[in-house]
Amino acid sequence: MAENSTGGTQTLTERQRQIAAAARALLDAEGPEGLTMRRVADALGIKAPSLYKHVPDKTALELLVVAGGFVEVAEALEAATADAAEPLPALAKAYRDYAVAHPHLYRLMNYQPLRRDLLPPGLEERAAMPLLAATGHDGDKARALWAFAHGMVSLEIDGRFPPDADLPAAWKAGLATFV
Amino acid sequence: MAENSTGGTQTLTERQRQIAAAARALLDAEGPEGLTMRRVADALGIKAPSLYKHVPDKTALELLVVAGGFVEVAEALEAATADAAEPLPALAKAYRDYAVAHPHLYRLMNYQPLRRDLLPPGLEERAAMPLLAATGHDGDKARALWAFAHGMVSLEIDGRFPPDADLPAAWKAGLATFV
DNA sequence: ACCGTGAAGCTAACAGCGTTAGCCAAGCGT
DNA sequence: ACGCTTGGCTAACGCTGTTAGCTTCACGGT
Repeated sequence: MAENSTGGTQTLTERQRQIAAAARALLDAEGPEGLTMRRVADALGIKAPSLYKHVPDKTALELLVVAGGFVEVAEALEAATADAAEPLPALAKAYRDYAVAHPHLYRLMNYQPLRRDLLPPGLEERAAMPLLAATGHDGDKARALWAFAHGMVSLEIDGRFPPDADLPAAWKAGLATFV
Repeated sequence: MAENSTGGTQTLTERQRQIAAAARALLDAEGPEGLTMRRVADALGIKAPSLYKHVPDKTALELLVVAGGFVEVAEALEAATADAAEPLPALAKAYRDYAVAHPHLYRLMNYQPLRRDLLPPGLEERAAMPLLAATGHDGDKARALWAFAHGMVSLEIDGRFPPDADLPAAWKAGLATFV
């Protein structure tokens, strides 16, 4: 079978896909506390040490989930902006919708340094394309837009805004610079 | 002695201050992996179970550190904007300087939902004052500015921007909307 | 001066986590 | 038929946060 790698240029084995799916389901349902090796193994009907025949360690397992998330985000942003008359608000909405629907995955993907060495190349670049397109391919504006969107969704999913905060108005205020 | 609380309206005991300082030093020096109950106790010359006479659990211990960080951030933002001809860029620089100098603390403070029930009241409000002042007390703009700054520093300290990214230009592009 | 109480330390232990070592069975290729 | 590879297993390890119960010391009250 394929070398015991995860997410590199090699394709995943069927078991690795099953592991990623089980891990993803636990993360979505229960957050990081639910994502343990024993829980993932239970979901697959095997014991935790058996996972190590398919992934080198827990970090690699998490990165299987992260890689899937990057693909999903890129697809969501691409779909949102494909035919949009105003791609910027459509992109912002799609970005927020994804994070709000998958807060635990969003945190796993975006709240730590990224092990690029253990992820397929091109994931970040693909996810960045819609932001570049929405800002007229201005790299500085695209990065600023990314930072703003990341900040808005992080603070929202972490419940950091006051309860009475008018988020649509804050989004509008912040996006004004990018129109 | 004071009730066995942490960070509530009661003042901290001397031992709790020592625990917070030891925890903070370990976090700054070694990141979250260095911040264990055994390591904190070692730094104080006692055993880990002894800590539970002073803090109810590890979360409470971490919140001692978080509370201290909020005070420091507020002080840094206040100092930066007190006499500034242009408070907005001064505020942004102070915010970034703090996060870049204390990335592990910044993550502990800002990368998760906040246990407000276990923190002294007013910490967030005080830290928000300079942002309100810098945006002409426009709540929507202040929140958007906060999101942008949080996004910029998070992506920077997590090494998420491409290595060749012009961060000053991205800061400038993003702040344009708030001038 | 003595006694009781409270505080703060200790040891031993527990439960759960990620991970390793070594064994076994099944399937496949020669 | 045999050897090798794969993928499961059990037992165990080390580390983590935390609890239970014991001991010692200091302080206050009588």
